[in-house]
Amino acid sequence: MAVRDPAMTDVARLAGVSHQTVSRVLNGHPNVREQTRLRVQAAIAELGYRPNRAARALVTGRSQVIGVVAQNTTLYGPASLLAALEQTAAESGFAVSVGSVRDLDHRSISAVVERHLAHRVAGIVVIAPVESAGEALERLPKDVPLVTVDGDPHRPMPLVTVDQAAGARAATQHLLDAGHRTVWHVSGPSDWFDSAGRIEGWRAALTSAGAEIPPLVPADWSAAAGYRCGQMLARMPDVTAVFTANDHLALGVLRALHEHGRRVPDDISVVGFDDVPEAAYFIPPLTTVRPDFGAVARASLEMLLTQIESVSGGALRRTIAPTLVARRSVGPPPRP
Amino acid sequence: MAVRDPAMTDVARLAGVSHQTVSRVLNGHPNVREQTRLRVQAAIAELGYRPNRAARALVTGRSQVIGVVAQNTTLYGPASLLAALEQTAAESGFAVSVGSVRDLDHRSISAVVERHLAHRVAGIVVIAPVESAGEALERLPKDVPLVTVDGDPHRPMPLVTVDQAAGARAATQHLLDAGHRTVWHVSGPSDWFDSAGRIEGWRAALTSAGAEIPPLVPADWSAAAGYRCGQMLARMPDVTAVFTANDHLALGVLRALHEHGRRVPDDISVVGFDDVPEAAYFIPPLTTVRPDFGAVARASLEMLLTQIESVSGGALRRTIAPTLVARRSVGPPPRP
DNA sequence: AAACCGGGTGTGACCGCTAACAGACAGCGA
DNA sequence: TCGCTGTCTGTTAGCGGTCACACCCGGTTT
Repeated sequence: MAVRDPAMTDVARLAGVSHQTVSRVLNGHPNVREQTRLRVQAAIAELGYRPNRAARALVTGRSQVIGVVAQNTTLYGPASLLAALEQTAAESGFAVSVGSVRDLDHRSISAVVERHLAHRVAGIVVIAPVESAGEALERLPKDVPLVTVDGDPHRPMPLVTVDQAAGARAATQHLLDAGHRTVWHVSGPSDWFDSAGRIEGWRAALTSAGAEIPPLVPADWSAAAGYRCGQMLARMPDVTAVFTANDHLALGVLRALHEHGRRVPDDISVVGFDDVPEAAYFIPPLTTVRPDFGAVARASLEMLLTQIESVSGGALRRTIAPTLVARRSVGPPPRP
Repeated sequence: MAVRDPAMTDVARLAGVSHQTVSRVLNGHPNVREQTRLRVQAAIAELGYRPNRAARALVTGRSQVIGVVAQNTTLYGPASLLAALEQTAAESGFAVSVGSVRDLDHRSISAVVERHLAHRVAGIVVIAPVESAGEALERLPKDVPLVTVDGDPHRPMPLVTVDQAAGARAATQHLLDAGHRTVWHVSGPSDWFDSAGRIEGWRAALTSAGAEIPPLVPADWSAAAGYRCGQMLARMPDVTAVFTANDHLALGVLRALHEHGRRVPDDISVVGFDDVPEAAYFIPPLTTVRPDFGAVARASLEMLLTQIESVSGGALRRTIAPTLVARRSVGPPPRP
């Protein structure tokens, strides 16, 4: 029943010009007389004409869509990144199509990438925080613009990443500066590059301060794991400073410490990573490291767009420095 | 330099059939000889052929993409919903294109919807939790399948929504059952339907229990607001039970109570809403109401697909009941 | 005066696919 | 034997844009 949407020829007929002229007006082509342009624009408005992106994508071979591959988009980090990407892309006239994967293995990633390629997306952003994702990407067709975020620093692909090591160094140093003799680290899953970078930064800070390096406390990203690790740490009287790989872990640690009667920051200091909006309302307010997701999104898109627009590549790597946010969960170590 | 992607005709030539037969194989059309089908599939595999969705979208007039309009996708609720939608859509062979808006006013929403329409999306899901969103939707072209989520219950549009009132009733009743004489409520922003529904449920539960209705404590969705409200509530000795409109508010309230030396649940009981993953690790673990985002996503998509596939509409309204998750933040009122 | 230029516009082909129709060929009842 | 079915396949015409090109025309240049 619905009448066919107006097409370019309809606009052209109404304006008394050819469809090509309409196209020129639409694309801001210079050689159109002002008067003609106005006539065409009036016709467009009158008909409520809306250019068909599918047709455009067909003839140009590329749509104005950017495909994103992500996992676990309910976590604060990925969700923020996704939102920032969408925002930034929209400003450049691109739409964003998300493809979530349950696991970051070769099969899942390829499947989603295939889906994006079938839509002839202009470019793809892969949030690839684990090893297995990297492998999947190497086998991909090489003619589609691609940027990885939080991916493998040792792989020769365009990469934008938060400087995890720098953030971790800052966190650890902050604790050392407060007077602690050493700092324990509750880390994220071992196969994530984020984890690896944070561990590396933590070790580096301790090493360069000549501090003893305590054993790593491995966990995942959840508050539940933080709670378990916290229960252990709470029983160790010589632990006075803990740096957790993210804020959720810190939350779990805080609760465990609280239940064991160890006060924060009087007995133990805690620093997190991510600066989730709630971190300021933990008990006590959490000192943490804030990555700039907006900057990551902007850098990714910029890299993608240079790839899309030209053959010559710009920078292949961009690192975004995070900042430390000091709150009340850090204090000097207890006097013995 | 990149060689043109193989098209249907290339596959056809290699398989020694017409492009139309290739199309038939791709679309699972019945009348194709088994042997031919195999030949075509072999050719597809050999060339690495990938059907061009843009071309398909052009000729059919609809792409296999669903447009989503959302605001503030970094919040836990919207992010979960988005992820669930993506997941569900993928299972039906649809991609999801997100369009975030900063504000849910007429202009912003229309702009994003226009963008989706230009792409000829098959349908649109609008997460429209505030009044101003509803107005924008009424002026939209009526021939595009549309579903609103968490929208205005009084507007005659296809709507899927969490049963906010039921959740709030359950939370309030749970506190009353624990022996509290009445329950205070820290509410979300007044222009959100979610807030309104939760307030309504809270009032209803108190009314039907014959309990006194304390003044509403208005806030927004943030932990910061929860903290401010909590500081006030902590100073009122007769407050023994608080129901907050979401878990972040609860977090803020918990901290304020803690700082004022009021123990939870011994002195005051608290119930939240959303069941964010961290709620189990608040101090103390938070009793809360869990909406089923997966169910919301499934219902939305189902409604959208029936609209897409046929003219006759199915149900115009679906309400998803949330469940109460009991944890340690609720106990009996203190003995006077 | 002929040749040249460049701004403004129209013409036709084509992008890769689907829909509608047409044809070939086998089986089968009349 | 002649239709008449039904299965399988090919042919053709678009969908709504962009691109390459041709055209017209007034103003310079040679």
